[in-house]
Amino acid sequence: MTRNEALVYQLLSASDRPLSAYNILDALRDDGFKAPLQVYRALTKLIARGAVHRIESVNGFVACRQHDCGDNAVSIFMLCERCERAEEFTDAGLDATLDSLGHQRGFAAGHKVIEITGICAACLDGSP
Amino acid sequence: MTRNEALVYQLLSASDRPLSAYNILDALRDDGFKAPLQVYRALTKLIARGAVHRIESVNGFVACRQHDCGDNAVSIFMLCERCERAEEFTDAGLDATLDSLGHQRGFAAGHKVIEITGICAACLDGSP
DNA sequence: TCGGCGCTGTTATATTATAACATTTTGGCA
DNA sequence: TGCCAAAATGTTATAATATAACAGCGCCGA
Repeated sequence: MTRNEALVYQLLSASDRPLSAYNILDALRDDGFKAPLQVYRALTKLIARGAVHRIESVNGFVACRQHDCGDNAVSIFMLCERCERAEEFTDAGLDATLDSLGHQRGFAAGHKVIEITGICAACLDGSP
Repeated sequence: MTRNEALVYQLLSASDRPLSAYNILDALRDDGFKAPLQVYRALTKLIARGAVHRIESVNGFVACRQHDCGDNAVSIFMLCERCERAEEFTDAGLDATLDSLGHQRGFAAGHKVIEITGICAACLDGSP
């Protein structure tokens, strides 16, 4: 892992919510980051390796919390609208279901995006 | 449905693939569209009504092909990387599964995004 | 040594989306 | 009909997200 990738990865790992590329850029200015490409290039490689996931719904990025994401089923994200935290988990059955739905239609499934927005348990608890 | 909404909706209905907001703007210049907001405002209302869906993976928009999307389960999109067409369908079981996964974690699910990229049947057939 | 390849830096620009405010249209209702 | 209020529209400007293009650096193997 190169220096830039390590910096981006550490930052995402330390964050409890998705960060945008420009959030990352701002956070890493003290480490010498000056241009968006430095962030995007690191993200591209980290994502290819499965160390980071892109959250399409919020144009943000999170460090993978699964141990061996590449070998596992699709990642499912629950995104809290209130606290903005993202919770990642996998479900092999769901992954298989999607593959099957695709197969029924002759569709060769590649990357899958599953994102659910709503209110997380902690925010439901604390709400009036 | 207002004039602008109708124009956007007709355009999307006539397209066999997702269009970006700026694709739509360009296509509707002859109809008097001049600024992105005209497109985004129409899209916002059409989406709220369930007549149009946003495809997060490609920052694009499609007309809903289901008859009564609002009453139905989550929409699942299969996006062909080769021909760029989007196929929409629903699966009540999958919707229930996601609600259940959320419920297990105390998460109140709202909007769900399910998008699968890959190669569609037509493109697989025609490939060498 | 040197030659290539991957990583980096930098500037510029493309793409996607919204803010702010003025104006016009629409639809209910006295 | 005439008027108001709400909704819709138009317009300019700008914010947020993402990529192109090209130059330079550094490491490592032949």
